[in-house]
Amino acid sequence: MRLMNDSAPTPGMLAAHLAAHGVRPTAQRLQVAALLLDRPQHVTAEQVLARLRQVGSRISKATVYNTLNLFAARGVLRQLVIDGDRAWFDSNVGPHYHFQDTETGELTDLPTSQVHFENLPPVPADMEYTGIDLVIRLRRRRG
Amino acid sequence: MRLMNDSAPTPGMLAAHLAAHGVRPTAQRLQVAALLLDRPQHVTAEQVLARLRQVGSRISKATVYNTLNLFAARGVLRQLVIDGDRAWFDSNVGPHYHFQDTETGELTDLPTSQVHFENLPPVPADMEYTGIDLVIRLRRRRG
DNA sequence: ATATGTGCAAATCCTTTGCATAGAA
DNA sequence: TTCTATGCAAAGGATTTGCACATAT
Repeated sequence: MRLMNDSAPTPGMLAAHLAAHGVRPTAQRLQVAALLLDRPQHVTAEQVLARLRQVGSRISKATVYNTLNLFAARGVLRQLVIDGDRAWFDSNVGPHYHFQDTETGELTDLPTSQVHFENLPPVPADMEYTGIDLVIRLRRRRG
Repeated sequence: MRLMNDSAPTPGMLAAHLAAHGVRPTAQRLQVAALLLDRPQHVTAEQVLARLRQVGSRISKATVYNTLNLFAARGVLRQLVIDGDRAWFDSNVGPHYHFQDTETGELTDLPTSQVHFENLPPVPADMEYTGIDLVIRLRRRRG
């Protein structure tokens, strides 16, 4: 399955993608998937609601939250903790890190290939990694 | 100024420390400073309120928030974004990263000396770093 | 005096929840 | 039918705010 590579995914491709993650492809879920899975992007629940309403959807705020949380739980999206204000969802679920412009809040992907960790301490024998979150915060230079 | 090294800081040391950061040492601020600056620790506003009340303080919730935010803005504390649920404040303001036990929420410091970044992409000419936040999430191995 | 800090309650913002209706298996 | 999803409004929880009173300069 290759999404986000060529042209916009077809409804059939999206439905198959959701099904592959154990998510029933309802009309609203397909709307959210179509919005987010055609390219890597970072969105908030409010943005998803606004953009779908803008293109004629009658999806509710509760369903947006339900859907984003379900997608994140099933690996269709990745939930990010960037600031304490609101949750961000990333349609790029592959391993990568983030730059954040601290003035605008804007997020940019940072490929893992551009970071190497060395000397990482060993994890205790009874523990295991569940994720590594790296956020490099930047701002426009004062001048 | 060396806090958090030997025995508990004296009120005079704490007042000087706050003053050095441009913070007027009021009674409530000294209570918060005394609680947090004697050792490196990670706390929430609710925890600060509860612990101070427990030792007889009549500090209010609003003042706890005001104080923690002021301390973070002036560099007396560092605010952490660990989960979307609540803000964490770290009395270790030196450069370091964090482990998080995803099941208990517990945070542990990870010295920067134990991590080396390589290949970090150059920052655009008109931008500058404001911080690097690294959270390595762990959980007890299923067994 | 004048500016700053504190405490209380109310307000705010994001997110979740309860429940009735609608839709799918 | 029986289970699951949706939508609305209300509830929930963390944080901020307005304002009167207290404290410091």
